[in-house]
Amino acid sequence: MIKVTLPDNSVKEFDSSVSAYDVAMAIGPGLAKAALAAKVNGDLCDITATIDSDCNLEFVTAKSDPELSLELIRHSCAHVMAEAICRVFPEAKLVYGPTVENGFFYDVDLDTPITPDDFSKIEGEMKTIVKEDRPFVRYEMPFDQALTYLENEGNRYKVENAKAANSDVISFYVTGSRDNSDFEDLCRGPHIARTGQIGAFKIMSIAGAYFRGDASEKMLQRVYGTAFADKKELKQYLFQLEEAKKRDHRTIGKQLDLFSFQEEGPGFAFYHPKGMTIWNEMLKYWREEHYNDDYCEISTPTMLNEKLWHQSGHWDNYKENMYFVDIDEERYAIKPMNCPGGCLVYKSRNHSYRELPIRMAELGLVHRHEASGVLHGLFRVRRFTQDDAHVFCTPEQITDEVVNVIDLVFRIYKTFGLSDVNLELSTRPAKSIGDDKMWDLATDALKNALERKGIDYKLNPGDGAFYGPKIDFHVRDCIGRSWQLGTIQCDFALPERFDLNYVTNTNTEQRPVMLHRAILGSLDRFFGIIIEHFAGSFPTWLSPEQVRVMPISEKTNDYGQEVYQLLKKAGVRTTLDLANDKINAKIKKAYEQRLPYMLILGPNEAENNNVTVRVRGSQQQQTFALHDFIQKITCEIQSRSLESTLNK
RNA sequence: GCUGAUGUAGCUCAGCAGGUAGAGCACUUCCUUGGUAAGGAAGAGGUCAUGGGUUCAAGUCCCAUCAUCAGCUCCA
Repeated sequence: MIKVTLPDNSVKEFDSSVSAYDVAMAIGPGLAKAALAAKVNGDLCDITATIDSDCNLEFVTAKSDPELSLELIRHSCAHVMAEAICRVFPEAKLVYGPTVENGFFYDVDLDTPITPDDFSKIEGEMKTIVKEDRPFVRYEMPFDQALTYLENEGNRYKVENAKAANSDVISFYVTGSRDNSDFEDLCRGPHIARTGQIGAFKIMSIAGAYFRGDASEKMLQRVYGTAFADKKELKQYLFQLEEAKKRDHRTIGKQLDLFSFQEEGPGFAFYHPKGMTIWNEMLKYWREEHYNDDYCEISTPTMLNEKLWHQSGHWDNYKENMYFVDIDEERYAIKPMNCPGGCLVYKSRNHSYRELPIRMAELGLVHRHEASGVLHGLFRVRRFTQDDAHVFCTPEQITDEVVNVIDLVFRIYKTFGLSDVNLELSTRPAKSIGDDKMWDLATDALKNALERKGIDYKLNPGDGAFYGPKIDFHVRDCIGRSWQLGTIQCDFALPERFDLNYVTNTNTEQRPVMLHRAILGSLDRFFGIIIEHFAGSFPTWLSPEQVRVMPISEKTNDYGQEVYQLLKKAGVRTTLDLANDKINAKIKKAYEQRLPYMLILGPNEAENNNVTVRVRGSQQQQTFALHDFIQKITCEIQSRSLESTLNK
């Protein structure tokens, strides 16, 4: 909770997740004429906003809060861009121009498409506007008057925006002066004081977007831009974008020959030998962890009679995304989820309360017909493997089971170097099945598990699935992007639909609770994520090639063979580079393939039974006795270390 | 699915005023036997995404389809 003390000593409270911008917005318009200095939590002044007579936040004080100042620069820059677009395309109708994470956009309704060739023209106009250093001036109108004003303008989007503002007074911002008929826009503000305070900007891209995100509405043109306090920061941001591009798993997947996509199967990944090596290492580890946690593993068919999907409810809710095949007068569905198969396995015989909980894991291959426009490398595909598991247990066992899964999740993520994990608990939505008692019981069980683990979590009221509450795991990678990976979901629907039972100690039949859980989610997507997380430089245990043996000339090829065979025998994935290349070229190639270890072998090494090692990421080299090296690297692989342990 | 852009050798890309296709890397062969980020030479490799159309002539212009990319919408 953040307490902001206003000059009249009244206190306003804000949620601690509120941004400085939100605080400024909340206290600003009501005190339009007064210069305002807000104290936060008594003495703390890190959020200090001064608001001038135009309700603009003073730039001087905003400097003490870079986040706030950046927001204002970007929002103001959106106005400048809108004006520039109108100069280049006078028939353009403005819609809406907010800030977003790394910049801002403005939606415009315009029949001629804006192309990247137009960017420089628009940027040129923007430059002029910034140079003119015009002030942002606020004026207000009563709602009714504003509505008429906007209707006369003939821009229905602005009319609807004003209605959506739901306020008695509508504010406008003029870039300059009303007397000069300068550019103005419906806007709640605030802005920086003058256009000249925009340090550096760039138009980034153009894309389509529906008005209000509604696919039945007209498609508008969305022009993305970004702005910074100075040119240096803009340059740095553009550099970071380039770096992120280099990590793109689609690019690295091609460079390292891990996987491919073919025209014959849009959304269906082809895994190449090196990709499969990583895949199999991932699964080997995954199975070890699940064995330790007393899971059993099952496998259920990819295709099952359509009737099953009517019973499970998928046909009603999910058929648009399912593939079907007709065989012998019968219609089969390719499974989009594994749960019904799991239910059939459970139901194949009677169960006693003594068996519960039953933890049934399945690396299930599912197919979903995703819309063509959403496909994205391994992140969004039409065929993928889920690391699914279904836990059948009594209501009393939910908490223990959830605690168990949470521990497993954290253990597995950590092994992949993912330790920044956030949890979210989603509760009963408006449309749902099951009675209140079950919902309360399950939701409390999930909460108890989180509390027992002492984990902070975010609550998403009403965001659960219609069949039960859930916990989601969000993971941040090494460049700060967040991914939803794991999930634990209570399900009241399927046990009912499939009439699942167990026999109690009083010899009566009872419905088990079914927990769905996934840890990595889609293995395909997880593969993509770790490619980007490691930027292709996988830890040794995951690397498709762990060591490359590189003799300096043909004279040491024999020794190279010997070293290669010994490493292979020790279970190390090794390749031998006997190409007619100089050592420089061999090093370059191994570097490009992100080899964790290069062994450089010449007459010196051959004579002493040594290896000279270059570790990835370093240009230093070290010489080890061959057997020492083999011992060290096998240790590193077995411990699944994230870093090289050669010197430990 | 929608809007826009793109599609030329295995990869990265050039060619564009319409006149029957080019580079670097990779690949093959030969020379070179070289100690830390590309040694040299020669060679092979393309119905320019697919299908129509305009034209004496289309990789180049037009239309459709497919795929990819960006964004939107979607992701019980």
